[in-house]
Amino acid sequence: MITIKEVARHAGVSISTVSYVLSGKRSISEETKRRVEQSIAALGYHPNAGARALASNRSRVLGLVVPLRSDQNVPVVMQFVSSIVTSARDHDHDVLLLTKEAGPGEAHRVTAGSMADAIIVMDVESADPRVPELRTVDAPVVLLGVPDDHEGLSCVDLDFAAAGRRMVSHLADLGHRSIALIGSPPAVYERGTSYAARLLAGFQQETARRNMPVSVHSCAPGYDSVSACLDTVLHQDRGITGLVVHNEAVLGQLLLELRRRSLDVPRDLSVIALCPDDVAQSLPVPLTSISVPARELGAIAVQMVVTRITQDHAPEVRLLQPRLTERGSTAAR
Amino acid sequence: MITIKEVARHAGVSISTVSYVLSGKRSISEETKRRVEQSIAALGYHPNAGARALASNRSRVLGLVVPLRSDQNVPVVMQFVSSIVTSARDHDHDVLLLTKEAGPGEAHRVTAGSMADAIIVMDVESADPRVPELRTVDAPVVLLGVPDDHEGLSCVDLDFAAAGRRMVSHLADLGHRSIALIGSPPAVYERGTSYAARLLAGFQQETARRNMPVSVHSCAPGYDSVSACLDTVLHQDRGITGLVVHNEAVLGQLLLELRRRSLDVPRDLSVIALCPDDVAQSLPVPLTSISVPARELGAIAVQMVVTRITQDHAPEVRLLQPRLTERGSTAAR
DNA sequence: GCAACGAATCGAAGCGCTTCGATCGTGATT
DNA sequence: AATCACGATCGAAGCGCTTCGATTCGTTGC
Repeated sequence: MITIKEVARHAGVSISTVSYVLSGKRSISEETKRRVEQSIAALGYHPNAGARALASNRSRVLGLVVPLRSDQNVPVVMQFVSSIVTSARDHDHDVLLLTKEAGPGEAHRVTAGSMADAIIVMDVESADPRVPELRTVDAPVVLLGVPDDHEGLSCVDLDFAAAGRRMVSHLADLGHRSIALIGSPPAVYERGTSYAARLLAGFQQETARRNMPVSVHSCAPGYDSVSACLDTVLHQDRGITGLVVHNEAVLGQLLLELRRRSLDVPRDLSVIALCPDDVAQSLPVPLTSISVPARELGAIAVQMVVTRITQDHAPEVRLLQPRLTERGSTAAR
Repeated sequence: MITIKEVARHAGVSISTVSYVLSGKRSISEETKRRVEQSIAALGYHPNAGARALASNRSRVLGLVVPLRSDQNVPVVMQFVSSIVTSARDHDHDVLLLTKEAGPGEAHRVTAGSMADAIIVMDVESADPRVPELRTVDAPVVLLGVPDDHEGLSCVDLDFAAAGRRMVSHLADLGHRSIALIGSPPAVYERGTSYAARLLAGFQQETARRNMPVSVHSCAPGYDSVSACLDTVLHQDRGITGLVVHNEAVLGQLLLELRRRSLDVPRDLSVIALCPDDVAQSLPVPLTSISVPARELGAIAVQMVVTRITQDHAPEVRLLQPRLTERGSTAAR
């Protein structure tokens, strides 16, 4: 193993000088810096992470709590993870994988043992049982998702309420007067997933403000359940001309089912969804949608948490404003 | 921060005694052990990972190279990751996330810097460009997937050739004489994904052995492409009575399309697939299938790599034998 | 009764790094 | 000419742990 000592000898300087070249915390002459860097390259030196962590009291590692249940939303989870790892590397940090299943205490274990300098928690729910414990973690914590009681914790998320309002406005501005929300599967609401509830709230708020009749439906995935749900929507409320869909898993089946009923999108029915852009694009009918900006959210979470490792910062909730992309699945009426 | 020193004082013993209680590397009297353990619990002591790594020259971390492109197979990737993290924890290790995209050199960086003691690489392809570099990594490496040239490297995978043969036998034993393989999207073959090629080889080998006519089709995902593919299969080769499908993404659409054409499974056509069990179960027609045993593969990979951290072991290729589960989508003819 | 032994424990020497003075020129300021 | 400030560098003191002798003491064997 090549150590800093050998680099120092090779470059003809002291150990501390090499360290300062690496960290840039003191000024070093150009000449010396060059020599040291050459030695580092020549010897193929990699600083020992353990020694560095021990001496500096910083591991340069972020703990990431990932939901590893095989959920509907796996691709989105992946996007988050990917963006977090990339951003972390940009900030010169690595990412340690913690599973939600492994239970709480994990966040505590890795921070208390200085394996990680901070924690990012994905997929946080309204009444997330992990929240109380996370408050006691003695390291910066950032949540992806906003629990009901987020006192003292930093959170990042899409503004789902705004997204709900925005989708209603979009349809209303096109002249639709009667619209329905096809929401997430019942299980999602029961789990108390905060984003589902917040979107619903935004949806109801905006429809109320505009005096529009509403109908809201929870829809489980599966070929038959979608069809049944559509029956209810279309028969229970005649005159529905617009569909707001917050349920990725069901989009494909929904569109096929509409086609089967000879209902044209957007001629007979306008459809707008909240889903990842690539999903919206690759459906049989490309959908006008609001996307979950996973990459941005991940990058922000990393940036927030890394900032808080070195500097004190008040807890903060950041809600990204929704962005709507038109793809022709909604039309004026 | 609570250190071993404080635990030692609290328990009235020396630092080394505490260390030996923790590691069990020397005998300690029951009485002392108990006192130390009580002190650890009372103080909430967590050993400092950096110090431990520095002194013992082992980080107790596994580097995991994950493909983070948003692929078809994301749920399977998740299953692997989940099982690897769980198994790693069972072996008292943590998992550091490395992305395939971040390029090679990452495996080298983390092992050279003693951030990780070993590397597991997921989603290895036939002519994987990372393989040569991985050979030079000075730490145990285990690949999930078998590259063409795996000289000197340990690999774990499903025996896809056996799976191909097995699916053919299953249909043949039921009396089917003319069957077709609906394979992965062209992109997968072009990428040289080794498992696709190996399954195809097994399929061809067994059909040849049994003198069965074969027809092989690559099928891209997408509602129209599936339909077109089915046209080719059913018209080009009349008399096809069995379908072997190695293409998760397409299964749902395929079954719907068959239903649309009033072809009953298994009455008119037997279908057998290679896909995760939960997919096979939740399709409109539950499919007889061979599953990718992600959990087992992950656990084996971890076990292999952890073993090799402390002991020398020759490189080894382990191929798991396929297991077939009947779900009634194949029938005698 | 004494050497020999093993179990239980301790002290101290690192592991490779960061960081805090301290030192030494050199040029600018008085 | 004496002083000061500053840039560049070095030496040494840890960071918290593991591990290798060394030490102590109660047993055992002869």
